Amino acid sequence: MAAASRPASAASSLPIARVAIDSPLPHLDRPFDYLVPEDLSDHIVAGSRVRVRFAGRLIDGWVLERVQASDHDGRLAFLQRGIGSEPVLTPDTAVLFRAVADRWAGTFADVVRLAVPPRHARAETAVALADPGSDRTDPATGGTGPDLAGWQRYRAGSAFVGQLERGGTARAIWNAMPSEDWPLRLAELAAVARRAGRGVILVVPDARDVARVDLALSTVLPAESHVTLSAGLGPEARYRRWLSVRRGAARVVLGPRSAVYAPVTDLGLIIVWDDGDDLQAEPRAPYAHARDVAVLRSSLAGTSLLIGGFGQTAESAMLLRSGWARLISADRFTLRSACPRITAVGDDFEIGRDAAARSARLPALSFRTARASLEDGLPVLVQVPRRGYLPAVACVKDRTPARCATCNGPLTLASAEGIPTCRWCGRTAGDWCCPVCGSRRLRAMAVGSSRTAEEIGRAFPGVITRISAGSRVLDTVPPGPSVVVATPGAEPVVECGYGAALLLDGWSMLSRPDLRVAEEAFRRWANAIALVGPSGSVVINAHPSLPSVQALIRWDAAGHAERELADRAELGFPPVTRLAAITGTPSDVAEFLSLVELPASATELGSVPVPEDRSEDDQIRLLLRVARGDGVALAEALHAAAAIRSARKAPRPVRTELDPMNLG
DNA sequence: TCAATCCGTATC
DNA sequence: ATACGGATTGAC
Repeated sequence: MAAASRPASAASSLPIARVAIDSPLPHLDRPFDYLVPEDLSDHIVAGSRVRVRFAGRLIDGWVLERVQASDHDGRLAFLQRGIGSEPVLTPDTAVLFRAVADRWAGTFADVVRLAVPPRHARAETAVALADPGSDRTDPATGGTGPDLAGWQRYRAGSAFVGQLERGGTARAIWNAMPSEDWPLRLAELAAVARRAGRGVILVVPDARDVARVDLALSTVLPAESHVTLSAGLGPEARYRRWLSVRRGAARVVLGPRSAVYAPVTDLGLIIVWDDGDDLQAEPRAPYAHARDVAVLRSSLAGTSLLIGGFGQTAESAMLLRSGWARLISADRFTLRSACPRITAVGDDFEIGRDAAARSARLPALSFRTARASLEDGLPVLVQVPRRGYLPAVACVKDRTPARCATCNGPLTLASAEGIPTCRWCGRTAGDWCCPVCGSRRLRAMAVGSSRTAEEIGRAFPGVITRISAGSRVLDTVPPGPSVVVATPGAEPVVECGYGAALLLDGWSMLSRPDLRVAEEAFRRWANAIALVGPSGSVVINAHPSLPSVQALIRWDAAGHAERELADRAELGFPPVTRLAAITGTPSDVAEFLSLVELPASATELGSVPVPEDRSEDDQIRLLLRVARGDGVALAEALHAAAAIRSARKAPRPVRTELDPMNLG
């Protein structure tokens, strides 16, 4: 791909390339027409990366299409050169990226940056071109199919699989049963879609889940036919794998949230596992949630979609309520055979007479349950919401939270005899005294994973105790009697399941200042319970009358999510409405707001200061609400306002998020 | 009346 | 960034 030295003439056929510019400026987020030099014509196709002269400087761009004529009035410039030989956009993904940019009030370039890994020239020449006929010889498309008995245990499970087998379109929310081998179930769906000749995307929250599903895929698909895309690979491997997808060599793609954008050939099925995990929310502009992108892509491309998990989000409930998706769940009878016994004990629990149980702050039932499991030779999972030793301490007299004198961060204790240390800046505060009453003594307001492990170790002397939390997460633990203390999301998997799980400090799980607390508590509890075998027992340390606890005991994720959805409707929050959060300095936000032509249904919900630890200067966050149907108009108006500001060269862009995960 | 200069805007 | 057009200014 040599640079054109002063192009003599434009290509004789389709001489115009419509180019999207790689610029973050919203007012430049539209196509610009360039003449294609005759000698580059063969290499410049829709989807090609190109370099163009734009406003006097060279800039990267992507060719959206080749056309015969331009409607631009002025003189057209020639394309400077092509970059590499690879069309990185497909007709499918180009439409998707534009739709995502539009829906979340972002720019096309921002979405491409998330979706297309940086080019690596060596990888580009190394990856073999896929044989276009390879699909027919792919072993995945022949032979006997996977055993699908696992899906027959679910209502509507067989119907969903059958639809995939026929190459049809089906959309479902899947409430998995406890101890379900979900990686295998998802791999089976991928295999079915492959047998129907279609490509598949599987999106999971994190690297551990990628590893588990990867293993399951290997049991049902030939090795070369699936590929994992994760950021931890390094630039060359990352680009090479992505290219093997782009070129059609790999038709099943597995990865964390950005895998939802993968350029899979003849995509037929998108799977999103555990959409309630915050890792599914993209922290980079335009802040689109992987589940929502999957829904959008499924609509645009007419593919099947499965959103699965042990919990269920209000967003999924909304897809069910509108009839867009069907529920796949087990009936009461099937559930009974899969569910461990789940009991809740609230604050008024019977304190154990046993001194060991008392010192481990375990209710008598929890203690007995754990002991029974250990006696059966099975491991016990202990879920603790917080990591560390004593992650929150306060004045022993008036319970004023202990804070750092320098940065106002929360103080923690790393051991029983330790000095209070700031969680934010790491400074020690040996001379702390209560700002209200002057007392120098601290009490624990929350007990973390390592202190819990210490206490449990005392309660069960001689039993191996392991901790999985923070930066030291265990993927698996060996079967056999042991106690595993883990924070939510860090629970290790154990072959054949845990014999028991103790879910401690439920009050802490339900007292976080977050719109989604109940949904998140249910999800965290359910994910832990799912690791317990059918004959095991679970004790939740939360009041049994709480709706989330009730739903959990019934293993009724859909009912819980419906209730959440009703609450959101009452409060006027997404997904029932559409919300925008505008973040910036107070004057920037005010200026921005004055430029937005809001839809008629728009309401200002007021603004809150952004917490100091999350931004440099003083910023505020303004919330706007519109009716769900005005979501498109709102995004358009926000994009237009951002365009005006960027055209005026406003020094600091304001940040706009649609339907943000966290409101606080 | 015309050239020099300034400002805002578009950038193909 | 840079180029362009329209408006503004100032000197003849």
